[in-house]
Amino acid sequence: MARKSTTRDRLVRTATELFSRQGYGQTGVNEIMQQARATSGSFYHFFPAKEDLLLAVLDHVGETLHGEVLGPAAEGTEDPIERVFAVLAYYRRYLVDTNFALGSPMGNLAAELSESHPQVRSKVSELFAAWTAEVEAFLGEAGDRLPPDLDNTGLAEFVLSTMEGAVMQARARRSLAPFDASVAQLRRYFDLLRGEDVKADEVPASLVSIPRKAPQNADWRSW
Amino acid sequence: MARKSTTRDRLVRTATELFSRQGYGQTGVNEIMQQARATSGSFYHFFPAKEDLLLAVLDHVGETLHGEVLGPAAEGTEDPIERVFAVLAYYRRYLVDTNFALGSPMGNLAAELSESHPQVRSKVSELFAAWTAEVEAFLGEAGDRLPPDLDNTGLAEFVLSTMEGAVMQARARRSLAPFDASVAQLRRYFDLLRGEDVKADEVPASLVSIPRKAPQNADWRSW
DNA sequence: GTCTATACCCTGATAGAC
DNA sequence: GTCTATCAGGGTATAGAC
Repeated sequence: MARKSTTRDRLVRTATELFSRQGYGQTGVNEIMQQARATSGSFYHFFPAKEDLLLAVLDHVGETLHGEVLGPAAEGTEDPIERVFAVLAYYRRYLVDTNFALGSPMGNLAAELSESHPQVRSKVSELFAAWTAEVEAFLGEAGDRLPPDLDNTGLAEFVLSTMEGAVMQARARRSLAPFDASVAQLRRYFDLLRGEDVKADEVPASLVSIPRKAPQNADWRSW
Repeated sequence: MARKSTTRDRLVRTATELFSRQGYGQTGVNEIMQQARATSGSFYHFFPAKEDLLLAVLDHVGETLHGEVLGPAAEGTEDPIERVFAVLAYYRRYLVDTNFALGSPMGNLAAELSESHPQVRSKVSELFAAWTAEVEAFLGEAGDRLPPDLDNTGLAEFVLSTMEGAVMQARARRSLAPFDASVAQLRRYFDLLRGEDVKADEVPASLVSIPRKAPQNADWRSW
């Protein structure tokens, strides 16, 4: 496999960011070229049309998903259940690092293009399936720490719903509060599934609830 | 308050649908006018620019939210906790009725325009706040059936995350499975919070898990 | 309030030299 | 592979009669 052109890469990365920030339809080819320091000649040398760049972006997102999100979560965290929360922590950091300017690449493109671009819908569908499959694997590794009747596929889809919805709320509200609250509730659900929920009168209140306004650099492990 | 023009209304309703289907940037003024059977003269009589129609759409969504979603859920369902699931059932029906072609109006516009249109972000933020406030009120009415240490605001935000993420997945996958799975998990969470979870060996398996492929017209009360 | 006709700009895309 | 120059078309928005 030949080494990838740097210009092509810059175009794909730039487009990924711009699409996540302001959507596909609102992002002009000119804007992409400018920010990627490429000219029209280069652009159309690599991509016959804007839509082809879009498909390349989706491929790039797919690679990033495993390479930078799910893979590192698996390798960096031993406990399989904690891996789920490490994945969520990635998106939390993403929100903070981008100052809420970017949404989930999968989610944004899914919302905008699912109906009008069948190929995009299909690829996003696969991305969602890959995401949930990896999370489902984490859940499987948890073995008997979770109830035997639990639908691991469904729980993984629930985790994805939580993530996408939480990122969306955080972005619109420009606050981590709804994100942290969503993850805290999901944490409590996992605790209850494992029969390990703490009751309010057994421990200090400070340990059972997440403060409504967590500092932006708060350690996510407080979840 | 003067009676609203029918043409203006048609424009707003049509735009709401088109924006939810294919996004704001991908929807042309021409397309809106055609589908609403209005001409350029009418359009610009009511709205100085496309963006003003967008703001009107957001207002309309806000009215619909209470008038057609949260209000009916409150009036049509006695049990406050069931009201939460009645709200989710509304979105399920919405997905089915539109054959997955439309996403959540709030969510779609939030994802696409949060960064580029501050006014839109602000309005969507208020819509999210109104949505969660009403759901939070349902939770408050549940009284001591939920744990006293529970963060009702956070749980309401969690429910919204679930809804938005589940709608997004269902649309991209063109399947109710991820939506139903998400709601089933949320249901189980509520059951556990109330200390009423059923164990797999106490009841027939058919009652504790949702079939992966529920028929599209399945009664949502099976949740 | 609604109609037709039209201005005008910006967009995606092309051509052809280097 | 990259550059500059340029096009054709669709997009938003306007003018002015009715």
